[in-house]
Amino acid sequence: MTQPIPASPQDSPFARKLTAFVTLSQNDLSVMSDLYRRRRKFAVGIDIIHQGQTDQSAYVLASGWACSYKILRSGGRQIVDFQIPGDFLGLRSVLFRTSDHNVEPVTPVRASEVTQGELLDAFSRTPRLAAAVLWAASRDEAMVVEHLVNLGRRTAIERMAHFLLELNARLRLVGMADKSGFLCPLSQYLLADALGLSAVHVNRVLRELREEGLVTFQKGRVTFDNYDDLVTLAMFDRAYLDHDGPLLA
Amino acid sequence: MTQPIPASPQDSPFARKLTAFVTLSQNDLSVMSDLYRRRRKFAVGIDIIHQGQTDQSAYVLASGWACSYKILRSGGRQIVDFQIPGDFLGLRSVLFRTSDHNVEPVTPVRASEVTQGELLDAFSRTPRLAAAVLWAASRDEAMVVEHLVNLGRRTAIERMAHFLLELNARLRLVGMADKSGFLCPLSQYLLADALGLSAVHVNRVLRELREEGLVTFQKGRVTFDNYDDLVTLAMFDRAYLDHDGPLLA
DNA sequence: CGGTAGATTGATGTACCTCAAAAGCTGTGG
DNA sequence: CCACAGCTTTTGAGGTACATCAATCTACCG
Repeated sequence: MTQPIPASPQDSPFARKLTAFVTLSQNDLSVMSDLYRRRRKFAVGIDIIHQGQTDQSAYVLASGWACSYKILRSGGRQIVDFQIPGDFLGLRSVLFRTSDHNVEPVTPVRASEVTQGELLDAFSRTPRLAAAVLWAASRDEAMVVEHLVNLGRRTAIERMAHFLLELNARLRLVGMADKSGFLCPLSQYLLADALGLSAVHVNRVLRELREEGLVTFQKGRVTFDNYDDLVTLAMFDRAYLDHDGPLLA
Repeated sequence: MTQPIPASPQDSPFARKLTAFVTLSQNDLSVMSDLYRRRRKFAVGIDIIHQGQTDQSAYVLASGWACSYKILRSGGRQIVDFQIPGDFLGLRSVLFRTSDHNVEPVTPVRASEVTQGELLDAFSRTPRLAAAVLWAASRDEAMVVEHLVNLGRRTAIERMAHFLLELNARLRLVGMADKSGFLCPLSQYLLADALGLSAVHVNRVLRELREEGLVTFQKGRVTFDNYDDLVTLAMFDRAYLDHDGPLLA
């Protein structure tokens, strides 16, 4: 089902995602592979990026899952987004001085560190790569907006359905899912913090989706039992994920 | 209380906002004033930008208020953000081909049209201006993230308090508010669509805030009766609005 | 084998919604 | 100047989707 992470940068999740929307030359790809040199590992429980810290590096996620979140003074937390292989971590933190959110691993993570200098250098060498990264950043923002709509105007069941469908669409881009489902390391506590629900209610919602024959999330695997009806329930419209490449390319 | 919109671009809300965080030279300011040439008016009820449309212009809001939103298939809508004088409308729509959201005026709007070409041209002439606009875009994104946290993890009262405080901070940057309050043209229906509540509940929340002696929103004016306690209630931390200017400057 | 983290289920409480209706304001035409 | 329509605000009554608290159960791990 899920593919192993390839050793060659030409077929990394990052490359796979970008080339799905912007054609990249051999030269673009080789510049990109330079960004893959300083590989670091992060264990679960150790923040990769944290709020208020200045002059951070950014990272490209090579393997594992992470999440970005904010802590409330009341103690609760809200997960803003999950990151999967091929995603940037902390792109905003490197363009600007201080980070306004935290990023932590959900599973053990391997990620390539990219400093601000390296990023700008790569951009000047291949404008197409810059355009592709800009496209990726805009897509991230579109996902945050859709997440906001999710929290503001959908019921718990619709939220969960929408979330699982979006995740599936994203994972397919990097070859880690197909129409039947995907492996998913997220606990019900993480789902709760992302969807603005309690963990108890997440459990009940998953049970209902299962009993309705729509989708099954058990033992770390999401299986779509009735994809079309799930799309209808979630009012899932993937236009926001598919927008065309940047004009600048 | 609220200042009249100045005629000179050097003291426009746009300039005022950007110069609060990035020092701009006389040359930067004059390039910027070129962006102010094609002034257009929009009446309430007529979309400025709409979802799915391609090759849009962007605008800089000169006077009036607008809001960006998404419509759900179920009929409801979620307001993502309000725009006040000095804000960009549809910056993402011009960097990329199609818009994934709508923008409509809340009051009659005057806005300056900026095409993609003009924007890129201005950027190449003054990198500092590009940096300043990038800073503004990043601040917008930070506001969307905070809005998401608001919807996911705060109660209705906290949400409303946080929203009014954020709006006050933004309006102060362009001289349209002070610590005592501001003029606010938003109906309770608009507040409801922004905060993920029903209009009825918005009304009750506003009454409670008034009766607690925290803030009064009546007859188009927001008055802070006890600013400090309101900040405490909302857990308002304005760090996400104040982050430092871009490193690129 | 005990300890810990996650999943599951039940009982109860509450924050918010929906429906309904009245009252204030604003503009429009007669 | 009044009558009326249309929006917005306000208030009440009743329903529901969610949270909270608490307990049990499982899986995993040293």
